[in-house]
This record gives sequence, structure tokens and C-alpha cells, in this order.
Amino acid sequence: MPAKHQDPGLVDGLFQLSFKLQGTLARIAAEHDLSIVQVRLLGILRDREPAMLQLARYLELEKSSLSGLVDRAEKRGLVERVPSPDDGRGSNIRVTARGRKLSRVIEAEAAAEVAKLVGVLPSSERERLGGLVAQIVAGIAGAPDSRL
Amino acid sequence: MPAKHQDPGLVDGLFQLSFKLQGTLARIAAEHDLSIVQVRLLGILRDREPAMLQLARYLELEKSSLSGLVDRAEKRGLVERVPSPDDGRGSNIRVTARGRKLSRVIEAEAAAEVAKLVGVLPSSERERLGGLVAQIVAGIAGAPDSRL
DNA sequence: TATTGTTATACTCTATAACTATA
DNA sequence: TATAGTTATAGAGTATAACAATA
Repeated sequence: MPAKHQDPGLVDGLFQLSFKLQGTLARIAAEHDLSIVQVRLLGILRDREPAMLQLARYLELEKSSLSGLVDRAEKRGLVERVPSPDDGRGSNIRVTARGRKLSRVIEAEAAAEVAKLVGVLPSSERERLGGLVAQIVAGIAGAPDSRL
Repeated sequence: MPAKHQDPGLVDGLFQLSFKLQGTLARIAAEHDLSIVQVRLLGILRDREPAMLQLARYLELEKSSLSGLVDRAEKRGLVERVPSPDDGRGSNIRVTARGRKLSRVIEAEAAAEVAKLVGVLPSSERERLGGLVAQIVAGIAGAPDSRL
């Protein structure tokens, strides 16, 4: 088990940064009357058309939580339920053009905010940071559980 | 305005990492029947005894949201309202021994999880990451608004 | 009058348990 | 029977608006 006697500054810094990022995303989402989870929903649907249960797995939520989430998004015309061709019990969830557009706007705004945050670093350091973060994220993806 | 033509991998990576960290913290907190915001509350009270309005500013919440939050924490014996000596209208919020202990346990568990995540990096790279993150966090602290 | 905090109300998000409809 | 999804219900978290008590 490596990584003992960790510099406490790293853990604190990473959490502080993650709170800042989440706060930023929440603020931007709220400016468009969305929550973070709704943004995640739209993001997942960018390149998928999953059934409710699959969506629940992606978001790590109970299926019953999905019903309301999708209801509210559907009521706003951001997603739609499409009857499954394979299974008469199920629906697939599809993002609408409106949802896709909104998702792109929010992503762009969030990216701009993050660019400001990391803008304190010179370009070469940003690249290095990107590499380190990518390694950690790759480690997450390769870990026992992982379906972010 | 610097930081244009950003590597999109950095923004995505940072958000993915922040979702992972928040998810980890939420899971650990839930194992102790707490939410992230309750953990933040206890963390803020570690070295402060603020009035409700100050606490609201720290957490970036409306004062009315604080009432319920503190109610629930108080009901569990994690914090207590102390009448303000200066102002008959107000109370100061103080963490109890029980709240402090719980907060420490959760922090330790969270730190251990983060250590695992960054454990994919060799020690020298972890140090470098710590430095980069510290610079960004310092930039946040120095920015126009900031009261994390 | 202004400020501190609570209460009333409403909505989102989440879970558990019970249910419906299809497989 | 088993599975996909919804509904019923409950509770946390949040905000806005109205209120009480104190300054």
C-alpha cells in the first residue's frame, strides 16, 4: 500500500479545487435553471440513448430517482422517452436538440471558468497538470468499480 | 485574456476528478449518516464559532437554509447554538466534542481514499501535482470573490 | 428603521417499498 | 417468476417571502 505519509496539502488542495469546480458548475447550471445532476444527465446522453436502468447505473442513482429526474427534464423539453423497440416494458432516453444546445452552452461556460482558474499557471505547467490529472483519471477508470 | 485554446483534456480531467472526489466524500459521509454540506459545516466549525449569518456566508447559502441545517446537526448533537454575548438577536454555532470527533474520522477516511487515487503517481509526481494544485487554489483565494 | 434569525411554503433530489406491465 | 419502470411516501437541502425580536 503506497502513498502513506501523504503531504496533507495535496489532499486539502484537491478537495478545495473540487469544491470550487462543483460550485462553479452549480452556479452556471443554476443560471440556466438546471442542477448539476441535470447537467450530468444531458452530458451522458450526448452520445448514448440508454434505458432508464442503464442511466441509473451511469448516474449511480436508484431507478425510482431517475423517474422524477427524467420527468422534469422531459417537461422542459430537454430529453424524451422513446419506447424501446426490443422490450415493451422499457423506454430509451434521448436528448432533444434543445437539450443538446443547452448542454453545449453550459459546457462551454464551465470550460471558460476552468480556463480562468488554471490560467494562473504558465502553459507548460498546465500541460504537465493535464498529464498528471489524466493519469489519475485513467487510474480511476481502471479501478475495480468505475462507471463515471 | 490568456488560457485560450486550452487542451480540452485538462478541463474534462479536472471535472472528472472533482466528480470522483465529491462522490467519494458523499459516500464516506453517507456511511456516517451525513451529507457533504454537513461535513463542510463541521469542517468550518473546526476553528471558528460563527454566527448564523457568517456561517451562511462561508457556505454560500441563504440564512434560512442554515436554520434547518443547524437544526438537524444540533438534533444529532454535532453542534450547538450558543447565545451571542454581544447581540441578543444572534447565536454563535459551536461544534461539540461528538461533532469534532466525527469530522476527524470522516476527514481521515477521505484523505485515505484520495491517497489511493493519487497513489498511481510516483512520489515525485505527487509532489509536483501538489504544487500545481496549490498554485491554483492560491489563485482562487486571491480572486475577487472567495470565501471557501 | 435596520438587522439577526426563524418560520411558512415550495421545489429538487434522493431513497425504500409497493405496484403495474411486460418478459 | 423476474425485470423495467412508475408511484407513494418520506426526508434532506435549498430558496423566497413574511415574520419576530433585538439593535
